[in-house]
Amino acid sequence: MNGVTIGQAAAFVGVTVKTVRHYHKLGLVREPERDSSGYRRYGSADLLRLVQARTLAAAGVPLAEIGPLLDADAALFTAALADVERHLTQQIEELTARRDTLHRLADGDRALLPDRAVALLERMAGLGFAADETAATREGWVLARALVPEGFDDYLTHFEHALDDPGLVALGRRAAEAAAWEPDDPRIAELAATAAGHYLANPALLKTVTGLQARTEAGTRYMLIAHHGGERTPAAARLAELFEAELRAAGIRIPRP
Amino acid sequence: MNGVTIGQAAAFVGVTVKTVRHYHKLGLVREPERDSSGYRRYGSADLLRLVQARTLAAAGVPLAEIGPLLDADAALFTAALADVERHLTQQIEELTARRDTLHRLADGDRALLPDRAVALLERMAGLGFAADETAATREGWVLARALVPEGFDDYLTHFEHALDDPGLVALGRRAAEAAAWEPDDPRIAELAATAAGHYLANPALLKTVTGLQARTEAGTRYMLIAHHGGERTPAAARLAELFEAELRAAGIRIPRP
DNA sequence: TTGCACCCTGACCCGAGGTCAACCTCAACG
DNA sequence: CGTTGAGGTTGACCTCGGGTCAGGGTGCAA
Repeated sequence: MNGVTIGQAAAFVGVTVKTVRHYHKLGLVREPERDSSGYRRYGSADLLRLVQARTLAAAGVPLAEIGPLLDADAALFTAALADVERHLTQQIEELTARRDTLHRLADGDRALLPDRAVALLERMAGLGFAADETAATREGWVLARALVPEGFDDYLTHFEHALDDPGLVALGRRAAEAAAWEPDDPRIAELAATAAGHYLANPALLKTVTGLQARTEAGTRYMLIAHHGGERTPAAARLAELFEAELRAAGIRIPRP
Repeated sequence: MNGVTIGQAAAFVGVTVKTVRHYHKLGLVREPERDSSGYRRYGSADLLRLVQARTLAAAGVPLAEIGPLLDADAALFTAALADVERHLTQQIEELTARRDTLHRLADGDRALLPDRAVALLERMAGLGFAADETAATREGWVLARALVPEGFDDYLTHFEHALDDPGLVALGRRAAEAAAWEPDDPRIAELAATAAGHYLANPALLKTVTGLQARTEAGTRYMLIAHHGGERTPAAARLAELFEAELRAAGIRIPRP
């Protein structure tokens, strides 16, 4: 009749009855003697073992390792404790990092793109590009980074230079407007020619087009990035098509859909 | 032919292919279109969704909640984010606390008893009690705390006062010696009478006997605590029996085994 | 003696994936 | 042109740390 019941033992160490029985089944904690009615009776040594096991389990040690650990000699045990502690510290850091990521997720989709890219998008918005245009650009970048992560930084650098060119910025804004035109508007061909001329006159600029391409074996990937939005207007599609045709005519290698 | 394969998508968000498919099965992320060969093809919108889902999942949000959460409107979403963040912070605190308790594990006493109780045991040792006596006391305390946690602090307070009484301390030490006597040694009855007299003369002292008892409906619990060690010597058993009989004769209610 | 809380065993369920099998497809190489 | 290797497809079962349910036995107070 000496010893506490499983419910009291469980309450003492702060777990459920089922958990204690689970530990017995796994051999992690020895089963105590039973009383005349078959109830388990826990003595102080059993409680000690339970507390030790529970503390390790709560710290994330796999249950299968806890038994051997508690049976090991003191030197081995303290070494393992230090190990567990390092693990915990690392976990804390990870959680903290996640919390910060969530923070960023709350004020925009910064989580998807590096800060540098986000800054560029903000600069675009400041330069007069419409919100849906920068949004489309952002989506494209997300894809680009997924496909060619190793070339993305270079691409951003080229893009930064491009934003330094006021003529190009004006062209970009006009292209954004063009999306709303009729597909057969003659101004589209005109705009495509002007843009192609500007690009061809400025070889560094061409790298925003060819830079990523060089990294991908197959041109299909470029197509994906350039044409990522199937929801583009017909006018925008035609503008892109004409623009690419002009570049191709000038000897720039651009894959076809 | 536009879109990335599942492997690329998985690599981008930092999970395995299987995990992405798992998310599809749970309806957490919509399945993208298939290409002519049956491969899933992920576009930028799919990747965006995947990253969002992954970020929430990594923060510990149950997968079943993530879908609705991402479909909810912005206000609801940011509220949920704040909630998740609070949860994370709490988790970090918990982990930190666990790391601290790990330190106490190396020493069994500290794991099972509050610092105050451990200090009292050390004081007992300093007062000349034998090691096995303090060990037995410790075991009794562990059980007592498991059985009657809400009365344990009061009990410790009474015990502290008891240690301030030099006469009582001397009696305790003598009782410890008595365990080695023959069970029919006449000094045992004498000692029991002296001890009972000391207790009865000092009502506050009686609380170390009756204090815990008041908290338990059934006297059996007291018995458990007082007689927890079945391994006591016959002499010690007889001393306890006579001592209890004296108190009972004086009108103190003490349960029988 | 009737409740009620607690104990017993055993079997199945859960989340968040991992593993294995059997087969299909793509890209590159000789 | 065939082969090879990597990566895609489904489906079924495994894992860990327990939770839940079913069907029954105990202990104690009213």
